[in-house]
Amino acid sequence: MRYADIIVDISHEKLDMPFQYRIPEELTDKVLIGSQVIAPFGKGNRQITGYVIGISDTPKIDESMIKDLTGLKEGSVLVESKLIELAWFIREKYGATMNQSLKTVIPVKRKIKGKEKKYISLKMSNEEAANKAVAYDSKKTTHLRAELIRHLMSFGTIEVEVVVNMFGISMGIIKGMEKAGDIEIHHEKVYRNPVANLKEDGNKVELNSKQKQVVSEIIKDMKSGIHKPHLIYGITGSGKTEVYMEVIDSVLKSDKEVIVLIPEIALTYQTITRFYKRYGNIVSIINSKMTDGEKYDQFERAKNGEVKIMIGPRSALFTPFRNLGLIVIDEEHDIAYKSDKIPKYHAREVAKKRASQYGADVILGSATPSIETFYKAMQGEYIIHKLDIRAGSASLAKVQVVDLKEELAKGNRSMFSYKLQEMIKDRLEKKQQIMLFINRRGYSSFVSCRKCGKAIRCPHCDVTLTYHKDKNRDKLICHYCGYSIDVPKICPECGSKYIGRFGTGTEKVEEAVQKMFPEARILRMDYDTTRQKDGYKKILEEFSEHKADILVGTQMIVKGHDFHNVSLVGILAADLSFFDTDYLSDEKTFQLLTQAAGRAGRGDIAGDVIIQTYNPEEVSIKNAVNQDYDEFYKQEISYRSIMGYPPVCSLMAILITSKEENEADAMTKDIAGRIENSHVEGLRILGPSKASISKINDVYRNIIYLKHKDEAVMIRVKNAIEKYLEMTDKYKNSSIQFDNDPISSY
DNA sequence: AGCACGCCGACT
DNA sequence: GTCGGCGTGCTC
Repeated sequence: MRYADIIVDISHEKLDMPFQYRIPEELTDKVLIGSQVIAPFGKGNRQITGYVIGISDTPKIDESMIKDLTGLKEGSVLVESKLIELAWFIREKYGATMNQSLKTVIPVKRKIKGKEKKYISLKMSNEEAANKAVAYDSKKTTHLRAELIRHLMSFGTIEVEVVVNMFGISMGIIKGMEKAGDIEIHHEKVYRNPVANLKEDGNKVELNSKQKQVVSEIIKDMKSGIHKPHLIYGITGSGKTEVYMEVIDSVLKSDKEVIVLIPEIALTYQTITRFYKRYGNIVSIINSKMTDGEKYDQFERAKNGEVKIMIGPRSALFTPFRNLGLIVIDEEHDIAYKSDKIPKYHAREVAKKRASQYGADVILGSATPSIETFYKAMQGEYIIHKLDIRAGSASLAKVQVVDLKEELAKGNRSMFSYKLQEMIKDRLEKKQQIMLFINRRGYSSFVSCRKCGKAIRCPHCDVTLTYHKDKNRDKLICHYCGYSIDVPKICPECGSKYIGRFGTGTEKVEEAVQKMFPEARILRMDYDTTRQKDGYKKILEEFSEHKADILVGTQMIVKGHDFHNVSLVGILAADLSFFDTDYLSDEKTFQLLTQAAGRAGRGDIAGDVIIQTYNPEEVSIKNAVNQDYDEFYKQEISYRSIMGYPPVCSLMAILITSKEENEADAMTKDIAGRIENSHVEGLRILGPSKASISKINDVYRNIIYLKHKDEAVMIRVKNAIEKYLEMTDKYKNSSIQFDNDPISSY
């Protein structure tokens, strides 16, 4: 006998688990993972729909409790089942429960139905209502009904949630009164078109010969049914977007839909404007700032065929199109494509899977492709297209490097080299704009004691607290758990009063610039100034309207935004460990410097970039200065081959967390031992060890890394661990998560 | 979410 | 005793 595990299509946390049903004989080969089925549920055996997420031969509960499936659900099966299959793929590859995976893939499942707002209003005149309230009050058991009527009389319409949670009137009463005809419940359902205020002008740009060539190569492959992913390796300003659009035209002509992924909100508005101007209403966007309702609206429009091009971040991948023809991933090297929540999937890999479900194509675009992508292109797994002619008027910025060691020898102890000072002065005089860029990690400021040398740390996390000025109060905040205290006057360790602030934050840079150039108008963009809802957008807008001369910021100012009046970009210290010391740190540094350099000279003015560093010979820095991607790739890939890092080797992180330190340690040891004893050929185990941040929010963190040439082998190891943990109940207070191809160290 | 079950006051 | 409102707990 075969059984199906189904997730019921009812939005309630309590029901967010698989239920097992018997598959009737006649349906055995029709019910598959991903099928939508109808099943009798609950005491009344009401027929509900469910998604099959697993099939097995053994009953998990008492056989007599298990009911038979009623049948398969007809209609809209296609779209949904593909998404469920995709959830399975993600679960398998990246390690997560099917539920976690389903939730990422079908936001609809929980979010909209749960979040869709319901309102109650009276279904009678106020006069009648008043009478009814009195009538209900006169009976001793119906005072709650009277209460609700009075609430409705004073407020008109009230959200159901408010009624239940604030007034303490249970759902049963509401349902009862609805049946009695006292009230009515209505659902909000208004589609919002997020781009409605843009105008379409249908304008097309004439492509240069190189662009035309790439377009025709891609279209030729698509038509001939070769569905290998394409990589457009195009220098900054070579017009990748026009190439995408030309290919998109051809896909739309064959009546298929398109998903365009972009890495960050910063890019959204500019990109969407270009797309909207060309395609009008069939374009839609989603972004991470949208509410679930808004996202759901857009997915619905896509399902109805109203939208043909969906632009957005990772989650746009799950747009429920019927006939997907193309997925474009712009700036494919961006690490934002890797999810930071479980399941920790990578959009590029999921996009390939999603495309294969439809026989659709994938186009990756970047000026500086990820090492992984370029490696795959070199291996022939992707088809590479070079775009090496600049389109339009943009000119390449001139990049210069300043060795801070020499600067120090010259007696300059400020954070700006003489060269940079000189150029800032020059640009201010010319009324051109400047961006100064520092990294958060190397510069975040902390408070420590001069006597005992101890830095003030978070009591809940294994990190130092970061200094912030909040409404003229000096505060220390933990960036991991939000813990915050006023800066103490004496050292909590030794009682010394010689306690002070060290390191330099964006604020410090801002102060220093202001001191040096008192007349300059300065904007600062960092964790603090972008915390409020629209802070980010506001700052960028102000800067682009030239309401400030200098923008000081962290990583976040580098992404995407083009300011036409910016002619100088200064990177204050390129090597202050931009990132954790993981195998990707060189790649990330190179990407960051290259992108930062790309911010200069986007308009008609030729731009300059100054990179200040202590290590001008560092591979990532040297090649970024020379803007030599190919050389960087060559050196980086040989390093990774020798060290056995991705993409040459597959890497998986296993993070074990627990409030109980002992249990975490025991579990880690147990798991590592089991992997060791399984003697998998070619598998290497690094660790176990404490994570580099060994505690966050009072939860202890241990880490094991696995390496193997073959990803499939590693997934098998992962599955074996998952199976073991399912059977044992030793580690009730701990949890495990897998991260396949992690992008940062733990 | 939606259904049944059981508790409890009120009415016959 | 029984009717009906109301809260609670369970659903393969």
